[in-house]
Amino acid sequence: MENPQSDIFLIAPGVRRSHGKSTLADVAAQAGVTTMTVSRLLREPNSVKPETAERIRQALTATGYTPNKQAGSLASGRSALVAVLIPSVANSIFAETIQGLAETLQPAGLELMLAPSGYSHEREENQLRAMLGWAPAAVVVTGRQHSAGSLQLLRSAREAGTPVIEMWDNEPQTAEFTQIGFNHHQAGQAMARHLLHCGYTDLMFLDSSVVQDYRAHERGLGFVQAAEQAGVEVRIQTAQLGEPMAAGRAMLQGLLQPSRPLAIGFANDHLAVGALLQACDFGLAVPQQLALLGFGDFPIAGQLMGGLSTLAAPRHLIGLECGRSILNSLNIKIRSSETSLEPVCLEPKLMIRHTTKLF
Amino acid sequence: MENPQSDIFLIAPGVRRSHGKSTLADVAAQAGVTTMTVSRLLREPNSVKPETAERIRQALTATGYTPNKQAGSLASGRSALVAVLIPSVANSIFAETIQGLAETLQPAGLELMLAPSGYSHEREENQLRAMLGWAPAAVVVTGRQHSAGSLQLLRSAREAGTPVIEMWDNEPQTAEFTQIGFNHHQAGQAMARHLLHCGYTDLMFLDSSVVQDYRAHERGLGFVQAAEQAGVEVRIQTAQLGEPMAAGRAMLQGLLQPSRPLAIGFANDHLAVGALLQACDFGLAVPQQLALLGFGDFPIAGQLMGGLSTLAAPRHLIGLECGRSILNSLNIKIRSSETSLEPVCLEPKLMIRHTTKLF
DNA sequence: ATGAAAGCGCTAACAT
DNA sequence: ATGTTAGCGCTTTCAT
Repeated sequence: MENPQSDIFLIAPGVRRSHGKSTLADVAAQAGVTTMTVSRLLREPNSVKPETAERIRQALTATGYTPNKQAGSLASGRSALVAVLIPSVANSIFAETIQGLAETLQPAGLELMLAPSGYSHEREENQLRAMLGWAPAAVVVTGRQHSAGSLQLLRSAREAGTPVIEMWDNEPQTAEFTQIGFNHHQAGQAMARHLLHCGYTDLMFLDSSVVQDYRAHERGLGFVQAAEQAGVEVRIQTAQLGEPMAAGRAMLQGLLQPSRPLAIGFANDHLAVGALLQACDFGLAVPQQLALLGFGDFPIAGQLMGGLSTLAAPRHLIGLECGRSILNSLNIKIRSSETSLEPVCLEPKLMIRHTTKLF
Repeated sequence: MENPQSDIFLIAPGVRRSHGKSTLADVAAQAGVTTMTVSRLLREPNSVKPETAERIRQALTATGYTPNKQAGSLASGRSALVAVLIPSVANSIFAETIQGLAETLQPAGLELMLAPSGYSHEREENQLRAMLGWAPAAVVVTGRQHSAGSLQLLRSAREAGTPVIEMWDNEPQTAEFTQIGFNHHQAGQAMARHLLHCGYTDLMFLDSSVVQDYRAHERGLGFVQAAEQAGVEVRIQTAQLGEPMAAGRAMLQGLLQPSRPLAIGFANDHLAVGALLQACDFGLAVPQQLALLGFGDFPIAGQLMGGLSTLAAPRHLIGLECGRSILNSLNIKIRSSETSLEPVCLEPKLMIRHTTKLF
């Protein structure tokens, strides 16, 4: 594109090699102004005289200038990065949340820095530490359970004025940060209550095999609690490791033929789909003999043989809300120095389809 | 949250507010060394005397030091960021690729910067421009079709020594950058050939509704071409907008009852699953009357009523390979036992299950 | 094995 | 509306 310059006398001791990219100084020189004027044009276009602006714009395109964000952030102490920590990208639940986040943040010029923690607290802490080194404009973590170290990092980030959001969970009593999500214990209760309301008297919950997925476990506990309170027989079982649909199938294969109608709640729709498919293969009467209630409302749930009943989690909405909350916090900080810590609660919705029915 | 500072005598002309975080200088002062020694310890621990190292380590934890990466990158001209551009995070295809990338890059200390382009060339260019401002250590884009501006950005990045990878595609003849993927035209051909080999003489391809998903379209073209070469009747149809499974169902609903067996290839497994479910509802004989061949090998494919035949795309492997290629370019050694740089086969594999059969 | 000096590219604060 | 100056926190280069 452009050769920097070759004036020998410019090379002095202590000089560093530049990577050949054009800088603000290059643009300024070419436009006959100082770097400050160019910098201003880039950030507050109205504060520059139209004629000067025009000259600078030409120089900008002529040099093919790309702002160096490291330098900008270092100087301003701000960055347009949002750090997002999720257990797994490959999980459809979180994928849509990220999509929602991206949709909200990108138009505002904020960039996404993503780190999967693999459901491990230790990795979360490491990732968090690394990301905080970039002085992000905001931090989003998944869930409310963190290692002591992570907690400390999050606290000091918040104290430094960085919005911190815990998403996919909600427990207002102990909330230390903004929470955008819902209560999983209550979600589990709601699942059990629906099955009870349908009239089933033998309940079961198939929990996720991911040991660290405490949100799934909490749903299971809520499920069991609600069933016990109703005086109904209930048990909980953990899915086998591996692909969830296969695990759902396997669970049903291992089940004894029940003498009376059985209703199963699942940690997620994939497990439920597996079980449903196996039930069909077995020729079990769904929902008369066997009721199935998933969690998540993945696309497949609405399509499968009459529809899988499920508790719909607002996976996309959570992302959107996180984004909105971040934009809000950042704006508020600029205008009034007031920070809102209002917890947002996004309740899951029961989708009653074919696999659970009043009868 | 926190009042900047109030020590009057610390305020000197030209002074900037520091965000209260401890810096290298703080650590150095506390350990009684200069910043350089601390900096060295952090990067090449062996070049520091053990006793000094110990003192510094204590100061490090005492101050709760977190390196400022902006400053580090600015000074060194390097960064540990990998910029990744994908059409959509919510698409299961790319989600697993990202997961693979993360798995490979994280242990090497590289961080992921993610931007969804929404299948738009314009957004891709904007995102690319923004990300390049962070001087990433490597750039990964999806596919080989880019706007002229993007192409220019990618070229200059590569010229500046930044590895550039195009993933999910492969066309060696015109390849300008490292490509990690497979040829979609050939994939489409392979799909048609399998159906022809099974004996079907009436073929159809259901293309993706996403206009900019040229990879899907290329598979469609390959499919049609292979069928025509075999002198077999073939047509191509575009799925309706919206949820893919619903679109797959809708397609089948709109189809006239065929007089002879029909074989359909799909742009992806979700479309195929929708069609398969609808076929069951219609009571069509699968695969005798209707053959279905998906693309992707999503988890559901293996579970659904005897299994959906599909062309398995190495979605996770592509991510892993991209990561490996980046580490390799950057001369980062992996501690993994296999040091083999042998070429890995990224060709999609035919999974013959129930929905296509020799008969 | 450690230090001193310079500067990466940009912006805040203070001129004018 | 534009310029001047200093400095963000770190690493390079060269010196000891």
